[in-house]
Amino acid sequence: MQDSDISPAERRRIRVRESIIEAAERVFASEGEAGLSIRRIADEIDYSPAAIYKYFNSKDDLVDELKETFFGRLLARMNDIADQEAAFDIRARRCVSGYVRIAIEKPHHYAAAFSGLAGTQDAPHDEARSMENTNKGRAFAVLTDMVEEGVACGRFRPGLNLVDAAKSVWVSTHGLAMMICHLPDFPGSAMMPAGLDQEAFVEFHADLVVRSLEAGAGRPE
Amino acid sequence: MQDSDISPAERRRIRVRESIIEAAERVFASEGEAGLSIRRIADEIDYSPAAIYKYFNSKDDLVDELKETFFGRLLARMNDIADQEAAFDIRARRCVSGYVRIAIEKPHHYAAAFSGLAGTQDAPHDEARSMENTNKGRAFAVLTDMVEEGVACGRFRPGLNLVDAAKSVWVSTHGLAMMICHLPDFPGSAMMPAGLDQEAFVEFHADLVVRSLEAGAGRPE
DNA sequence: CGCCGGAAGTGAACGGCGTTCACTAATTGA
DNA sequence: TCAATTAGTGAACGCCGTTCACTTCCGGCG
Repeated sequence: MQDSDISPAERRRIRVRESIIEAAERVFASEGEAGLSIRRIADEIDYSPAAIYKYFNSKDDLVDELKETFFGRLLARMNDIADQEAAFDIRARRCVSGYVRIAIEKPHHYAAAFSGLAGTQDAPHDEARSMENTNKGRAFAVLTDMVEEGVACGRFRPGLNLVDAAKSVWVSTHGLAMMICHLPDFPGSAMMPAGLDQEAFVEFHADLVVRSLEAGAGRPE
Repeated sequence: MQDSDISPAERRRIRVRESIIEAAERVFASEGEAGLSIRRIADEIDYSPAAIYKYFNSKDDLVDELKETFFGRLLARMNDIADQEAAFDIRARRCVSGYVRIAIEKPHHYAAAFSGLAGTQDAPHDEARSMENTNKGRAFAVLTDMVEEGVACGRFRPGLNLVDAAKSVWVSTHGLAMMICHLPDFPGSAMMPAGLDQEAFVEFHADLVVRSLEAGAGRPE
């Protein structure tokens, strides 16, 4: 029942492995992907750089694990919001603002998690794996469900393509998250100081995003 | 009147400088920021790596120049759209889709242009310079003007904060642009093949973004 | 014309990076 | 206890951005 079914050697191995990802996480959170190097991690845990390759095949593999953990946190947050007992509008807006808040908390993680290049299409982009087996995919599914509920309960326009609508919501939310991660470059810097202005704007944007799907008399179709 | 008021030496210098940024542009467009190295540029133009430092203080300076040129193109495109003679709704949507199209054409440029880290606040973020003196700032101003026009002509809800509304529009647009730059990671891959689905989705998203500002009976305030 | 000062251009080096590999030291199972 | 597997290492390779002493070239001036 307890973890006595694994050998002491295995337990040691797990401890070292965790110390590596902990050190990586620490450096990553404070200095971003740029400041993260194998040698730096090795320094941090008093091992040689080569030792790390006994636990990870490459730096990319290590970073991928950090990202997946991050998406796990994001998914948990999204599920929390979706499961809240509140009016649909409120939950919908919270999906946006809650998502963005994660990016505010860990900007380096968020920015890095979405910095995969578009050029190489080596991976055949396995649809099933992407949507069902990754935390990112599951987080997206929360959005899709939310849109579906909005249409079902009449708050959103009927006839909306659920997937496209969810994509659009995600894209708009992602844009704000990214913008906040890269703040210094943003024009119209009223929200620069990362204070109340920022929070107010997040709510404002969340409202607009939800609004874009709402049934309204303005343009019925 | 012609460029005879500059010495041949200066002309030579300009030619070499341009050959550097041309080579950089070439590499950058095809392989992205990751594939761009001083040594690679030097190879491309048959100079030594050290020579480049006679023309640029650092790689960052060089890349910044590429980015500013890119923002120049983006600004030109935005101005073109804003100056078109078409119904407001159409121009508004085209602002979004036209912006995104630039990211589709030069994804590496677009992604790199917005990859500044948020951590260091060494620059005091000079508001005036950011908004008036950079192509990025001017491109943003086009959006603000568009929102202003929408409110003035009654298509958009009255009382909208122009800057915040323009920010929200930009953020939503930026999100789509970024998403397309980083395509392989996007869940719900119906738009993966970069074909018609993508274009249709861009239009769909543009419509939603504009909709979010429209006056409608749904939620009057 | 010849000379000289400054600019253009270079090769070698520095420190840092990810990664590999032959090697040693430790642990474990028989 | 001994052999075999594993953990860990130091040195190296080939990249990277950047610097610097050095040569080579060219334009202006006497």
